Amino acid sequence: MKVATWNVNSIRTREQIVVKWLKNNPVDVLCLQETKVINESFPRKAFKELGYHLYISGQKSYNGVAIFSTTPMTDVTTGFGDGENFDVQKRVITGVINHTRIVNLYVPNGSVVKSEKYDYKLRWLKALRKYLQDLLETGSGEMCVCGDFNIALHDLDIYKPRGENHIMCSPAERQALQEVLELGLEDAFRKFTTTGGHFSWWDYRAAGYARNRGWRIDHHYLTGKLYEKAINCWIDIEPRKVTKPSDHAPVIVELQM
DNA sequence: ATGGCAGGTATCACCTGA
Repeated sequence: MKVATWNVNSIRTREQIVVKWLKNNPVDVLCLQETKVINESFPRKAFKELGYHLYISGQKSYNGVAIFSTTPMTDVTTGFGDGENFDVQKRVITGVINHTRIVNLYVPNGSVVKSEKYDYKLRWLKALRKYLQDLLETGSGEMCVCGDFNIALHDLDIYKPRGENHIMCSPAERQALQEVLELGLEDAFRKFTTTGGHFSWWDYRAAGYARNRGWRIDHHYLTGKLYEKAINCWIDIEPRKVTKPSDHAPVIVELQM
């Protein structure tokens, strides 16, 4: 089973790029972030014609997540179901396929360290930990938590190390994500690749991609038995090279089920 | 140290992203 994650930065703008990619790279599950469209306006047709079942949680202008799967998913829910109003922003969707729970996340960006949005990001990550803990306690199978985490956990994941006041690599962000992973989740990509220079996002500005000034911030985190079943994990940079690309590239994990 | 590029909404400028 192949599970891909891709922040597409508007599914309406990127529809044809995603269709072409799926035709050339058939995956069993595709998790999308930043769809930026309400459910009623989501471009469903072409993806259904490719045989995918669509599960969508969108909002106007910002955020928005979706899961495409070749076979129907069960137990599909959206949001944390929390009390602090996190679910106004559509950043979480989950469902079960092949006895595996897929959790698709769009972690808040955080804007600037110590800003209001940064505090929101840290609170959101605490809520995520509770949400995943509950899912792990009530569920019976393995879990793949993937998406755009907006965090590079190690300096190796950045084209060059940045200061601790830089968003996406500040100590508090890394610590908050580390506490989530302590639930028993492992980075699928690092099972196969231990070197630096592998990125999933490049800034549109200042020719980020052309100069390979990238960050690895899109991840698959797997529970133990599923991690053992991972036989490959890679970033496909081809769709980052086309005209009007997303600023993120898709990341794919292959699981021997 | 700074700013740069892109998408969406509703302009004809502003917010957000990372």
